[in-house]
Amino acid sequence: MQRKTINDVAKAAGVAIKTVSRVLNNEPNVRDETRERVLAVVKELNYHPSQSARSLAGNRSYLIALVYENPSANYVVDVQHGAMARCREQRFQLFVHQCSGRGEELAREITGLVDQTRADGLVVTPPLSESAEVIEALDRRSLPFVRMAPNEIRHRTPYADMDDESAAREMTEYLIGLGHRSIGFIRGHPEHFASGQRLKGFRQALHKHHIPFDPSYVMQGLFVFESGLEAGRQLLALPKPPTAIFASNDDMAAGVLMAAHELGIEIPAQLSVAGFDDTYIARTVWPQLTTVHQPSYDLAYAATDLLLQMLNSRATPKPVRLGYHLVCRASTAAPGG
Amino acid sequence: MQRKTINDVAKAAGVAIKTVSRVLNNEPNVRDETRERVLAVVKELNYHPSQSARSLAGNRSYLIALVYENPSANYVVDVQHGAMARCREQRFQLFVHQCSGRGEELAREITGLVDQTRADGLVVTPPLSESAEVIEALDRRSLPFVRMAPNEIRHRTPYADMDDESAAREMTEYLIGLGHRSIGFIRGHPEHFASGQRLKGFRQALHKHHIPFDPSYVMQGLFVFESGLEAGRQLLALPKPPTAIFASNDDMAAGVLMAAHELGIEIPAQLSVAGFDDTYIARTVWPQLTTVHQPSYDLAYAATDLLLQMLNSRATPKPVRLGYHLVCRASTAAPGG
DNA sequence: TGATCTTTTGACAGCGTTGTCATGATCGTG
DNA sequence: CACGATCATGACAACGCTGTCAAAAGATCA
Repeated sequence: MQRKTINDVAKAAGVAIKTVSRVLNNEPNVRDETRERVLAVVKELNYHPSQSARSLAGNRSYLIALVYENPSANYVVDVQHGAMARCREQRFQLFVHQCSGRGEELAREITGLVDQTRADGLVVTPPLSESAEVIEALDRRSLPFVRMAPNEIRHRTPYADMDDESAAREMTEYLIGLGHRSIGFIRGHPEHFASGQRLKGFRQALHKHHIPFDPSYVMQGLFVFESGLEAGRQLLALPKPPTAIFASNDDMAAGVLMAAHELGIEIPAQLSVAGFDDTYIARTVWPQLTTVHQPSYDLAYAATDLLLQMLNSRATPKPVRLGYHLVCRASTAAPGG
Repeated sequence: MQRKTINDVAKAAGVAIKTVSRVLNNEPNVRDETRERVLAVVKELNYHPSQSARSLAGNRSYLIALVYENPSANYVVDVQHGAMARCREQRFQLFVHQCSGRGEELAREITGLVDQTRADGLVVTPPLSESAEVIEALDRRSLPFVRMAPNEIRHRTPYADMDDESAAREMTEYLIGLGHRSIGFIRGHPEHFASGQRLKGFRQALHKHHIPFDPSYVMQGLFVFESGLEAGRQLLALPKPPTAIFASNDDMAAGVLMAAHELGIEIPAQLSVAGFDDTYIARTVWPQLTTVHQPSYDLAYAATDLLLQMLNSRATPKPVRLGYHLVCRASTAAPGG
């Protein structure tokens, strides 16, 4: 059984191949009756257009690349699925690529990827979305791209993000509301813009409630488990350790949990721990983490949607900001419980 | 700057486009001198062949689809990266797809995917690799595919796997070696062939050491965290609970850990817990899990390699079996410690 | 040296779409 | 009712490669 082509469909429907092409691409100027007839034949023959021929003739690949570097598998998979879902709806394909380089090398890695795949556009996740080199390289090629998450680089391209600052503020206020006054904070990777935002929100909440900001309660982490473990150990080794620790993401919060367990510190009775992201890990550690739910899937879906809009209309759509919410689980309680 | 085509290269090198094509595809019958000249021009012009044109003319897509259903993000990402690595080496592209259907519907989902993407072949992961419907559908289309992990379906296609049975036996013997005599076991998803293999290994070890097999110590799980939590609760609620629990994967073992924590049972002093897979979760729970290291990345790499061999030579390569090893961490100890 | 075989190279026709442009059908208007 | 404007459709040439087959260049042998 030979694979069906547009010719088979055209013949069966009694129209020219161009008309079939019009119907398939939702182009105007096709009579409803004709459109339906063609669609019926397409279905009957189980016809699927050849991606290669489409790309070759149309001079576009119908391919979008999702680039990431993020080590958190749970986050990555959520993002992948969100982007894929949107692509599938538009008959685009998603190509995922984990980057490894840095700086100039990273920029070359990404342009090389685009050269090879001929991707029509990119969805760029943090921290790649914050690399000046990457943005510049993409710009030079005038490659359409969207960024996920906020960014300090001003750029005309749209992005999809959430309000990390206010989310961190809310979480901190929640801890304060429980009665905590000495709260430790673990910063995220310094190259992630979100790290600064989250710290900012944390400080705002302290300020609002007239709690002095103590720099010795702030540790530098790298968004990975081990860094949270290390930071947790240090915070808990302080002469007067905090009664609560807010880590900038769940992986690091899990590290803090482990540090506490090592020391026989009971959670949440003796120490409250909060995370950020609400990934899978938040539910698999003990006790389950209080955290901020970040809508990774939806952010990726929205970002991909923005990119597709750009590709289809050459216009620049408005950025999208999505909501978050606190998820209160078992790792937080009033101090000295 | 217009994109370079094969014509530009041919002109610059003073040869016919067909010769350039030969060089790029490593075809024989090109003089070394000519080959090098072409290669030099390719590099100089930074020429990358158009995937679409290649596919269209050559009637193959240079695209491999990786299909999975597995909910464990950590496993999935490892597998993705392994498959990608091999693809990249061969200038193939990897397209990842998470399946959602079941039975006949699943088979239709996959064939539809192939219809749309024109993938040259598939890497099929469990439990999809064990679905008779899927295998049959793929066969009917005579689509090249490889399976990851063992399988009870006899089929001429190759696969890459590890010896789950003997790994489970080793882990059980390790627990027995620590002094455990009443060991609970949590089965994996009934549709995964590996579940049966792991149970088999467990029973073999008991038998070898003359420990009677007690069915009430075996719980049915589904390879997900929640099922491990539930099974753990049940095992620990037994009148005479086991002193060790061997869960068929890490996610379920993490669930057991949580069940124990809920009950205030100390690990490993009062209960030993072992997992299987050695995914990220094994290192983020407390205490860190003793588990079997499954080489997911390498298995995916090997499976993809097998597929590429099939695609390039139309021959059927031999299956590949990779090694595993026990990773002893903090969740296991002698009983009644 | 010429005949024959092998290696190297090239000309050209597709592959299955979309873009361009021409043509015929239909519509609205004075 | 005639006439231009708009809509619907089709013919045909790309798009950038690979496959096929023929021609040219070398190699081998009597």
